[in-house]
Amino acid sequence: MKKRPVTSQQVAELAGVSQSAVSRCFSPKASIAPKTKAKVLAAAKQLGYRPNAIARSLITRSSRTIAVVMSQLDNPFYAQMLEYASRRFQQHGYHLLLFMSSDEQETTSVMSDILQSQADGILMLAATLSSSLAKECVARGIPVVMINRTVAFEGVSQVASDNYHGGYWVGCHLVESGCERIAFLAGLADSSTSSQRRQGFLDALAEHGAACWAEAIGDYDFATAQAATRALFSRDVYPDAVFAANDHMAIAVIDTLKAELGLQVPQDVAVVGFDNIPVAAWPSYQLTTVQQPIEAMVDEATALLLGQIASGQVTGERKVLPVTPIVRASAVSGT
Amino acid sequence: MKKRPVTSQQVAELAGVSQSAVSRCFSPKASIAPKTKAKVLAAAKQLGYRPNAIARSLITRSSRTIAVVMSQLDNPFYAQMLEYASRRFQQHGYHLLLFMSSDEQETTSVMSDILQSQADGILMLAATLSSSLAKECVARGIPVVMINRTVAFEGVSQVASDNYHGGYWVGCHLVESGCERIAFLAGLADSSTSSQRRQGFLDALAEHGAACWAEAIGDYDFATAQAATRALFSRDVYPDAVFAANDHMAIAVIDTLKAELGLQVPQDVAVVGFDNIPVAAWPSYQLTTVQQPIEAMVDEATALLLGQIASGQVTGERKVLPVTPIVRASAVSGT
DNA sequence: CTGTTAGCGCATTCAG
DNA sequence: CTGAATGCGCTAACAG
Repeated sequence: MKKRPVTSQQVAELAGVSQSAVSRCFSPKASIAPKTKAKVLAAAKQLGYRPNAIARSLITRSSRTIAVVMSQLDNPFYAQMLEYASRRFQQHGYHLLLFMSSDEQETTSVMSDILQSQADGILMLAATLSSSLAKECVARGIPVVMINRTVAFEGVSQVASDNYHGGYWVGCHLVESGCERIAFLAGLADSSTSSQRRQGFLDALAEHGAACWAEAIGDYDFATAQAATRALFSRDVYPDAVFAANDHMAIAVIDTLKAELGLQVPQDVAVVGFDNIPVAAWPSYQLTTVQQPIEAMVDEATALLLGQIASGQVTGERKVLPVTPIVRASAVSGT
Repeated sequence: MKKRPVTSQQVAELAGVSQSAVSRCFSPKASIAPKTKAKVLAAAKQLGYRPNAIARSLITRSSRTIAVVMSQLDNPFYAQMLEYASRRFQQHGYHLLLFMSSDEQETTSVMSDILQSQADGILMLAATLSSSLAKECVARGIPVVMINRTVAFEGVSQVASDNYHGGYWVGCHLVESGCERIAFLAGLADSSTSSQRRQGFLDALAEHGAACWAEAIGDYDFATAQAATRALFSRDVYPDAVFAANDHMAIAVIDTLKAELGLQVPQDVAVVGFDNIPVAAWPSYQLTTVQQPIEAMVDEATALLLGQIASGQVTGERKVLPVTPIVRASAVSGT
C-alpha cells in the first residue's frame, strides 16, 4: 500500500519547532539559526522527509519544469539535443517533461496537456506549432523557444544554425571540386531548415555560374531518400554529386549508390550531408557534411528560456549560430 | 509579465455556479447536469480556463507522472524505447519526467529529485540503481520497473528480453554455418545483458562440441569495439566469425574489417550483433542479429507500472520476453 | 444534482 | 530569529 509521505508538519513536531521553521530549512534564502537548522535536519533525516515539490509549486507558482515537444527520437541529432538539454536544465534545477507529437493535430492536444502541467517554459524540438497555440502560450506569459523551426508569430524565440550559409558552403565546395551535375535532395517540403539549406546552395551555384542539375524530395526519411536516389540515377546521364539536406538521407544515398547501382563514392559521385551525426564519421561513409553546433544551440535555448522565466518577460528573440564544414572522403576538393 | 492563470473560482463566478461545479465538469467520473456543464464550459472557454494539474495532484496525491532515468540517448535502441514509452504513457494520461544519469553517484542525486517530484512510478532504462535507493522507493510505495537491468533487490520489477536464448541462437547459427574460430566481443564488463548473451552463446558452442576461440571487450562503444577488433585480428590466424554483444559494436567490427583490414563480410568473416537497430538493415551492413521486442518490453513495463500504481502494491515481478533471430547477409547459413 | 466545507503540504506574510 | 496564521487551486466528502 502506498504510504503517505512524511510532511514538514511531522518533522516540526519531532524537532519541537514550528512547521515554518522546517520550511525555512529547505529554502536556500531563508534565514534560520544554525542550531535549529541542525535539529530540524536531524529530525528530517530520521523520518526520511523530502519536501513535496508539488505543494511547493502550487504556492510559488513555479513548477521548475520545462515541457519539451519532440516528433522523432529516431533521428540521433534530436536525441543528442534532448540528452544535452536535459543535463543542462538539470544543472539549473529544472526538469524536462517529455511530450511526443508527430502531426499538428496531436500537437494541439499535447499543448493542452502542457498548459495544464504548469510548465515554466516550452522547448520545441522538431515539431510544428500553430500560431494560435503560440499565441496562447505568449498570452499566458509562458516562454517558448523553438530550435531549428520557424513559426510565423512574434512572441516565440528561435534558435537555429546558419542553414543558409551551410548550404552555401556545400554549393561552393562541390563546384570547386569540379562537379558539374549537382543534385539536391530535399527534406520535408515545408521544413524551413531544408529550404534555407537549399537556398544557400542554389545561390552558391549561381554565383559560380552553375545551376542545380536535378532535385528530389527525401522527407528526411531513409526509405524515401533511397527511392529518390533511384529516381535521380535512372537516366543515362546521372549526377556527379548529391547534396542531401541531412546526413540521414546522405547515408541512404551512399548505401543505395554502392549496394544497388554499383557506383563509387566519391569517384563516381560525391555526396554531402548536413548535421554531422556520429554515423557520418564511420569508416564506411566518411561523409562530408556541415556540422550544427548542437551544444551551443541548446545552451542558447536554455539561456533564453531561463532568462525569460526569471524576468517574467517573453521576448521572442532569434539567434542564428554558425555551422562548421567537415570535409571527409565522400566529397573532397579536387575530386 | 506572467499573468496569473484563470482559476475555477473565476469560471464559477462567470457561470453563476459554485466552484465545485466547475471542478466536476473537468472530472470524468463526476455527475453533473448537462445544462450546467454547458454553462460552465462556455464560461471556461471564454476565459481560457485550464485546470491546474499541480493543484489537482496535491489533493489527489497523484502527479500522473512517471520518472524515467536514462544514461545514454545516443544508443538508438534506448532512444526508440523512450519514444515509444512516452507515447504509451501519454495514452494513459501519464507524462514522462526525464532524468539523465551516467554514474551511480549521479543517480543518487537524481533519485532525490525524483522523490521530491512525487512521480507515481519510476522507469529505469539503462541506469544502475543501488539497492539502498531501490529500498527507499519501495518503502515509499513507489513502483520501480527496470528494463534490461538486474538489481539485487526484491521490490523492483524487471523486464528483459531473453538474452540467454538470443546468445544461444547465435552460437548455434554460427557453428551450423560452418564457422570454426568464433570470437565474442563483450559489452560492458558488469552488464547483465552482455554476460547473459555470452553465457547462452558459450553453452551453444559447448553443446556442439565447440568453444569460443577468442574474447574481447568493446564496452558497447564504437571506438573501443574498433580497437578490440584490431586486437582480435592481429594474429596470423584470425577469427572466421565475430559475435558482438550489440549491433552498435557489430557495425564497428564490420567497418573496421572492411576499411582497415581489407576483409569481406561474410566471405572472410561472419558477423552477428544483437538488438536489430535500424542501421542493421542498411544495405552496407545487412547485419544478422537478434531482435529485441522493444514495443513488447515497453508495453510490459507500462502495464507493470500502471498496474502497481492502480493497486497501490509494489510487487517486484520479473518478465522475460522472447527474442527473434534476424538472418541477413552478414552471417548466413552455409557460409 | 448542487453548494458548502474542509483540507492537500508548503511558503510567506506578520507579530513577537 | 521564530511561530501563528493565511491561502495557493483544486477535489472530496457531506448535506441539502
